[in-house]
Amino acid sequence: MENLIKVLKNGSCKITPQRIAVYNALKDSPTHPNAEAVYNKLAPTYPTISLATVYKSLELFEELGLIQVINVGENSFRYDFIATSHPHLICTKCQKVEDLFEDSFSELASVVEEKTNYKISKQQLSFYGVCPSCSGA
Amino acid sequence: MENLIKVLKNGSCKITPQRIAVYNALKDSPTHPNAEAVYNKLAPTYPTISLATVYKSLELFEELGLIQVINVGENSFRYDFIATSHPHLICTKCQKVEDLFEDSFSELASVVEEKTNYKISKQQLSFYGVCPSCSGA
DNA sequence: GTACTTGCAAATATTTTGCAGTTAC
DNA sequence: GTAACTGCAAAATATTTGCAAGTAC
Repeated sequence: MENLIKVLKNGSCKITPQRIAVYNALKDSPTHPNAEAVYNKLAPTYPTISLATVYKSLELFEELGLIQVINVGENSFRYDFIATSHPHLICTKCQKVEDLFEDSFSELASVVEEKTNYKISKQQLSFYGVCPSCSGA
Repeated sequence: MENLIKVLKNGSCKITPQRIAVYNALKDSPTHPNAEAVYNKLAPTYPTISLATVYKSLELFEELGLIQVINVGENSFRYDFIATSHPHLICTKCQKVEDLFEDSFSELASVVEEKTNYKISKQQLSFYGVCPSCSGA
């Protein structure tokens, strides 16, 4: 059974075509779209879907732990399909947002906990710079 | 000579009471206020100052490298007086945003550069959790 | 005096909300 | 059948912009 279906059932949430569509749109988008981009991607296939529904679905998915909301300093939020917390790379020229997989960063939270007595539940690491293709051009 | 004055002169920008006020408001706020909070703080003393001016001043200060814009996932930006990039701690209960000074994090950028071929110019690290006073209560 | 800056108001952008109608179960 | 969900429109919130009046130099 698909992960989304399982998690929705678990949370006593209805399985609707809209939610499946939003979920798949995110899954197929390596670009970490914002809500409007998701909406635009779906609009041709689902002419009656509304932006509000996209927002509501994304909010639900975050509560269920299916996706991660990231904010890289634009004035809109981006949504990331991968639920595990990982750093992001933002190109300051072409604005693309990439994932960064670097194991050594996962231990940062415990360093912070030790130092501050906070109970850390989530972290967001963003690195801003110029990507190889932009710096090459 | 005060730092603000020096930097403004350097950038051929006028030294105005409003800019000085915004700068000092930030300097005196360990809470990393957002634009509206800065405005509210100034309003009693400067009844005619406008929110637009606060925004314009903050934008200018960022361009001049005097302050840092941070975004911890709210839908407003916060502004940080300290220009050097450092991690932030956000309490998910009381919403306060603290600075974290931890030297070992400064080398992260070079790790990322090596791994990705990005030329990193800025980083934002945010750790979310429950602060000691909230978890104690 | 002039170029920069301010402050107002309007515009823009993003996200949230209320509610009537619809749908999954 | 009922509670949950959708879609529309309006509201709320945050930020930007245009421009006339004001101010630093």
